[in-house]
Amino acid sequence: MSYYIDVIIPIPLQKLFTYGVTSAEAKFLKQGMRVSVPFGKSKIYTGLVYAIHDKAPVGYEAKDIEQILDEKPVITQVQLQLWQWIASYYMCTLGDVMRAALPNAFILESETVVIKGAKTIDESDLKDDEFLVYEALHHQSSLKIQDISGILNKQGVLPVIKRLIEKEVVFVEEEVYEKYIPKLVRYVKLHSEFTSETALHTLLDDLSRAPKQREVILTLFSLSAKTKKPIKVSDLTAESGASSAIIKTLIDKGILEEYHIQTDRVEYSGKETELSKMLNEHQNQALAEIEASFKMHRVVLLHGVTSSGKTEVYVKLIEDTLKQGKQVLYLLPEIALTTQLIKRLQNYFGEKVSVFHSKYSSHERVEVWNNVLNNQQKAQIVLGARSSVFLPFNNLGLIVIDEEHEQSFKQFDPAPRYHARDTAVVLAHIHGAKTLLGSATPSLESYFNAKQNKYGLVELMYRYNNVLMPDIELVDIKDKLKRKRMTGHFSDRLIEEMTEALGQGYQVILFQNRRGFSPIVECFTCGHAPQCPNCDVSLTYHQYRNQLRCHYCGYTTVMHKTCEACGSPELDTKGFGTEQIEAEVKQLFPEYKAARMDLDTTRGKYGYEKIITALEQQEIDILVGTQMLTKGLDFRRVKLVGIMNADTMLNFPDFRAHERSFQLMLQVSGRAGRTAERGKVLIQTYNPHHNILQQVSTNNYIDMFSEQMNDRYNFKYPPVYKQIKLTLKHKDFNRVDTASIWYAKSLRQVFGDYVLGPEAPPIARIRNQFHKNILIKIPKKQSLAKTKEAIIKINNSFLSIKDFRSVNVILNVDNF
DNA sequence: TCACCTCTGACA
DNA sequence: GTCAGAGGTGAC
Repeated sequence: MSYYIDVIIPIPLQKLFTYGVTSAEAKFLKQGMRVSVPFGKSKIYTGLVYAIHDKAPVGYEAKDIEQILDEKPVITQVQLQLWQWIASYYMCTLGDVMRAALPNAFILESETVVIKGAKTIDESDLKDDEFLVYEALHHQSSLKIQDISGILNKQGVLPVIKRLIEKEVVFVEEEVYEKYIPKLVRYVKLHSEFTSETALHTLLDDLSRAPKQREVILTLFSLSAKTKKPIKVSDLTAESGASSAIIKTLIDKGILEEYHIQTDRVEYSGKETELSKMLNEHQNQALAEIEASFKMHRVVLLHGVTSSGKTEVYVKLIEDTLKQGKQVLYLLPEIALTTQLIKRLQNYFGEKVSVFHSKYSSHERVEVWNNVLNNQQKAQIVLGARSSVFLPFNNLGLIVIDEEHEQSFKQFDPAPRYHARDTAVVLAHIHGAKTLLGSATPSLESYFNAKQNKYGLVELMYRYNNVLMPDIELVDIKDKLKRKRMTGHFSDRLIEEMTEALGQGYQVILFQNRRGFSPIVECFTCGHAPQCPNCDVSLTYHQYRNQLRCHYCGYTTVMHKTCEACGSPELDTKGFGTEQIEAEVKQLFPEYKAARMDLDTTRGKYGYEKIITALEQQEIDILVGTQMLTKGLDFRRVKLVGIMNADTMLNFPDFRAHERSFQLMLQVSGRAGRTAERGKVLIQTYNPHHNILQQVSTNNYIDMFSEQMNDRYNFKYPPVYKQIKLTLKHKDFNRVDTASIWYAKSLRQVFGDYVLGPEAPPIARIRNQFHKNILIKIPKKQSLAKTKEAIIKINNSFLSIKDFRSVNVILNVDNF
């Protein structure tokens, strides 16, 4: 009898692929193990075993697998169940999910390498580029395709290699690299030969003419006497001051013996575990309410104002879950995963906390993965960004989702376009675990779910230590402009308050949700504004590098002193970003230290931490930043927050603009006055009577909620209606145009007026691709599964039209 | 007429 | 995603 396995391949293909295995392999293999399989003409890919059976495929001959990669499954049944839910809910393939879910190091792919052949050849027979490759192989034994691309300075190098193979100058091989290499630490001990007293004395006598070596041996003794533990080579060199050459000599002589021990890269070496804080009466009440609510609901929303001490409540719940011997997942937006919060949790839970996010190297991620899979002590609590919902939990008891309203929980590109909050709720459901959502400004959909009694709702409206909510003042800049009370982008009120706060030794945060210096540079004479050659946007001026930059495709060019079109030297900048604010601050307050926090200044693994630490150490007086500022930072000395311009947020063309502005402004405001002194927030706006601004200034979430919900009902938006967005992309405008019209028409035949568009987005072209959007609104009572079925059907007929096939269609479920 | 480029579809 | 083969395009 022949055996077969169906595997998931990490490419966006709907199908599973069937390979042949021997009966012994079939017995050994289990669902969730990885195998390497030949795929396509020459490549080796990693496949994940989905099913093992004996039904021979019809219509083709199955290839055999190359190798089994795991001893036991790396993916659990529960995870596969979740993968399936994601693939069907977010309308993507299992391959897409696999690529997102597995740490990169688990997905091996073969790489073609070019190796010099045995045959020597007359160099004059080779063409220029062929010769270059031939030459390079004299210096290097093998070349990757990418290296050759680099040498020849062009993209399509395959024809060149093909010709070289024909001439038998080179041949190619497929190489598979093991991407994960465990970290080994080098240890040394004295060779067993010398452990006896007499042998040791002879040795030391022998070494009397090599004082450095003798010194090392003596140091080794004192170290092992002191610590009673194995001695690391690095400790020995540090302690004895000997060079690694001396140690190597000792090892070569057979006096010392070296050995390696595998260790984790991610290790916590902190102080003793701190006891969790006592809760105040409000927190205690909230805790009791959450626990009561968990009896009736699987999901509970904790609405707690900024500084109300939500984290302490989470800590108590986590403690409880750990006592039951269950794992905890603590989800946070990427940006909030700063050392501040990690440290706080580590103080309580010590080394039971593991951290998982994108700035971790792929090796570190594999280690966390394995620790979670094996239910290790050090992975009882996982603190992570959205991708940690994919970790192989086997005994999950609680998921905490902090800053639940954050839109960065939703992945936009590439597929799977999943929302980590919603995925986490499903994950918890599979595990029979509880989910706690926490936010000071809950998303409308979560609050709506709570109001519908789908989720439990607990409110915590008192700030810790009864600190007063900051005093929020709206400044009408239209009026200030009229009365000439503006200095640059600063109103007289803002300058007054800044002067006062700084004078008292407090810090100030200024918020402007746009980076760069100015988004538009325009010529005074001819009105020409430099545009991105690949996208339909004007280039943003970045002063510190004297560059014009496109924020959509990354295109950069130097900023010319004169207009490119007419040569006029008079250029005008319109709009403003963080850079310009920083420059103005430096002019207005030269005696204080200003810094800027945005994407440009926080690159690199520790870029972000550096600025935070500087602020904590009070090396910075004024911090200018984008929305990065809003995330869970706890600064003691910030008294004033200035929002430079509230209108750009409010006027953003999106149905969530108002909700988001409200959340953003309240979150930034929460940075002010987190201790004794009452904080102050100044919001500059052209339209101080805007409802959202009124609601922000009175911190009235309920009003905001009911007003926005009204709009959502009237205009059929989420959370009242479900929503799926289709984006069609192609480099030929006419083709997307006709394709999108066809697509929308077909959708309308099924869904009628619930289909909107096609419509060109505000930026119609990005990276030389024209975009068109179609929106489908789905009433609550309409079956989501049926809707998706219908869309897939239409999509299939779309793909069968030859002219449309090259148009890229992106399906985005819950595109908000 | 040929070298080179882009498009298209299959991949088990 | 990768790659071969098809079909189209420009240069000699």
